Amino acid sequence: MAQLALVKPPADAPARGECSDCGLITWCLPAMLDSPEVHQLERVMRHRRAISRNGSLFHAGDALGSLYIVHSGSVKTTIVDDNGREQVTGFSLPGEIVGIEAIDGGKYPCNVTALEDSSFCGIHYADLNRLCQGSPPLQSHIHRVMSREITRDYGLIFMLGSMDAEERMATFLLNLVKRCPSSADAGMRLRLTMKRQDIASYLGLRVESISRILARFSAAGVIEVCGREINVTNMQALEHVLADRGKTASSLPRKPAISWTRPVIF
Amino acid sequence: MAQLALVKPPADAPARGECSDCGLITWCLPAMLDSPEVHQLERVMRHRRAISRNGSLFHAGDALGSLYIVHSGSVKTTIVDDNGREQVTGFSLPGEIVGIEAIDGGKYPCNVTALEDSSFCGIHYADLNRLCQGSPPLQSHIHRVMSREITRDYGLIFMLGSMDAEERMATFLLNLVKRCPSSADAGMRLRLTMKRQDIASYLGLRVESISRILARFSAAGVIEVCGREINVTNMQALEHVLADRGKTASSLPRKPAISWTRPVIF
DNA sequence: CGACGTATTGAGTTCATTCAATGAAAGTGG
DNA sequence: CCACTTTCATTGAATGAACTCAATACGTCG
Repeated sequence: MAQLALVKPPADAPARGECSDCGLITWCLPAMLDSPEVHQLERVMRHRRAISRNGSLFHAGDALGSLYIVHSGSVKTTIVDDNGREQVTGFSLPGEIVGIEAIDGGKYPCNVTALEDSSFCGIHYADLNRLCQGSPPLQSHIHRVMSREITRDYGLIFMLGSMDAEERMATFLLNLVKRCPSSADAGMRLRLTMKRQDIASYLGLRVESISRILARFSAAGVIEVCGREINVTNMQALEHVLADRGKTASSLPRKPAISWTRPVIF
Repeated sequence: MAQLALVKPPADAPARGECSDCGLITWCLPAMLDSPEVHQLERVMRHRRAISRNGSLFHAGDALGSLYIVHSGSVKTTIVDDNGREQVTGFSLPGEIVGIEAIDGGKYPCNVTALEDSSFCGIHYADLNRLCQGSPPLQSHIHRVMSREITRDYGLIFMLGSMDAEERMATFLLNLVKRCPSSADAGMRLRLTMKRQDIASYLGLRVESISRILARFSAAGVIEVCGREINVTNMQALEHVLADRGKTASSLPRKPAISWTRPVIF
């Protein structure tokens, strides 16, 4: 589970399915390149899965089999309560792990659904656990991956507990840009793979609010919106949405699209 | 980090500070009783810390030294953003671990503050890591502890993202009762160690809302409130606050304390 | 006791929601 | 390929849940 979904996979499918051929290796195993563990992992991490759009990698309640690394595409993670209410807890991109929440309890506590046609590297948890025994660096890596997920969750908790709607959207977009490989491209152009409803759920808001806030940002010249394509034209203004709130009240104009066609400072 | 704070520590301080003498051992090391690892842990987990009320176990940004298990008392975990806004992310009770969020990055990302005079068992992360090498069950245990924290966070995310104020409070109280050792006692009496402001932050609400909701619940005969003492007199009504919302709108009366002096069904 | 931090309560406001209607886009099947 | 249906997205007007501001009570500790 990683922070936010987006755009192009950083690399194409590996030639033979070997980890060492895969462009994602720096993500999956950053600390262990060239180490023998990588080759051991390759043996164990043999199985690949492809899931088409709206398909499910696993459902909440399924027995924990494998942890998965997103190889291409993107997914959303959702949890459902007893009453059937659903909540998106995150979006995952190539190189990021899903399934680690299942280690305690032996069951996946969440659903993982493909937002587009996607593929995954699977590794049986039991195998991974065994591999960890002999490999301190691999074990540390696992610890760090899990710990990073906890840290990520804290960020989300902070957002949901302390931020208003515009701040949440700004956070979402900024995170998106930061994680987007193509953010180096001129223009910070994003192609969202999830629908508005998913964003709404993730941000703890309603679909209508998402539309309204995007429209407001757009009117203020901070972004350009065209369906699921979003072009961030003024990063600093987005950052200021966050920075200003802690103290000041002010914000982007709510009803009228007056003023603010360009931010004052920049 | 565990779910909710509360009341009596399950057991008193161990005689000599040995893990095997500690009443919390079934919490800390459930799968490993009688195993040699426990004795190894005792050697490593030598250091104890006592923190008085409002004192800090560690601050956000401090270098990761030790993971801590709450031995007695209770703490809150908070995160602070760049603007200084603070958010309570959880309350931890005896037997529960704090600090695991720090493994990735090597710095504690959060503050841990004692809600009352408290004591802790500390274990150096480096030592723990080394110990894990030789001990598959211990390693699995660590994985599970971290994974459990992730699952807990998901619950909080769900609450903040999908529930209204009354539901959040009901969730909070129910969780409290469930985790409270004295819940076996007649009456489900809770003695909260945190202040209203902490609850408010944790639930993503304002202090005033906390007061109002408690008053509402109290007027409805669901709980009795006396400062930080709360007596849950009708568990099922609390559960229904959660169950009913998914579909139906209705709730406890907002302004007037009319009707509902006893719940209809029970 | 007075003084400070904490908790409750009331009145008015606001932000996000609900409800409803329209538009755009994407599947489906003849 | 085009009508058809369905899903998804936007926008407006009205409602409401939680907020802000402010005043009062409670409690604890000098």
